[in-house]
Amino acid sequence: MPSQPPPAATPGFAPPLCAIFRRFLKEQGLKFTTERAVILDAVLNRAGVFEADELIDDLKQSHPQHRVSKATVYRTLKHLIEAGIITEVLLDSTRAHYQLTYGQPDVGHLVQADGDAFVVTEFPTGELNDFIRRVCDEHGVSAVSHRLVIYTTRAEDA
Amino acid sequence: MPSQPPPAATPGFAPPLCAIFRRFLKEQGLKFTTERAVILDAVLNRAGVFEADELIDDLKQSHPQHRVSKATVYRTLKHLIEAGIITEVLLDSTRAHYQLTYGQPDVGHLVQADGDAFVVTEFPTGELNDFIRRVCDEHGVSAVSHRLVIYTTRAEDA
DNA sequence: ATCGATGCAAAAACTTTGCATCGGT
DNA sequence: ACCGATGCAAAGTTTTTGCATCGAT
Repeated sequence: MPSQPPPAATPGFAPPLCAIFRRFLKEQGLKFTTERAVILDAVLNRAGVFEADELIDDLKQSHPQHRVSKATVYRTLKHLIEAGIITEVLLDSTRAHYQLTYGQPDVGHLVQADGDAFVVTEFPTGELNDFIRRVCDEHGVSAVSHRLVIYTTRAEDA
Repeated sequence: MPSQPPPAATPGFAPPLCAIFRRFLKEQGLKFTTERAVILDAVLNRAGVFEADELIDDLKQSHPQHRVSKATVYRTLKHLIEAGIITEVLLDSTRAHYQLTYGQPDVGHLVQADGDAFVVTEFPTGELNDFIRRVCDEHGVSAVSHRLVIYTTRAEDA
């Protein structure tokens, strides 16, 4: 649940997320540490959906000089969500998945189970905005975010 | 991930789910035990989304004569999902939620966080079927199921 | 009588937390 | 110098599993 709504998309151009994160942290009286910089960097180098464990592995590889603990990764992921930079994506109930969403267009996820892993494909959900707005209006609420996940099989298996 | 697609909706009339579950179990070479009957009964008496723990509590109240272990509840929930009777609903990453979906029209979930609990309201998503079919066609897959969750705040808080 | 199902308690997987120390500001 | 952040390991949650026994077919 992000505290600030993510701003409009800026396609084809990476916004200065590091500066955005710094500003967020300052506003909250929190510090911009080396660990947080390194974690944000790893997040930005991830395409699509990722898990905490994958990020931790990435950090071991990309920043071997600076070991970051698991606890710090989890703590920082929470701040990144609060800052509106990443979003939790719920694909299954056994672990959390995350995705960079700041400045990105809304996407849904097509999921194909592949043993215990997933093949996840994104698709745009901009067309759904009217529908979502209508549903929220009918219930007297405003949408903060939404998630559409479609579980699939290859067409021939159905 | 249900192994059989749920059949068409039968509004206003409860289908003989017990018989359906028995048939499913027999087909799989599994047994219809007292515990499974009691658990299905508790599921049918639950409106909307529920958690495993809530079901376990319900069982203590409604069937005090027949204690059912936590392990059996989890094992049976899996079978009910396989049978296409209930579906996992993913609202947050800390625990699984379930819902009776056999013979029910497709619904999405409007979620309002309320501390560590959720207020969940359902809404019909029949209108989305064309969109979903189109997305799947473009990717050469068929939809097995889908979930739309809208996270909200009261309109005035936005 | 067979073979799956149950209960219990232990294990597993993921995430959070307490505490002493480190390091931004 | 202050006060938040980190790392570690321990604790917490939810869900799963091993094993001896029970019970449906």
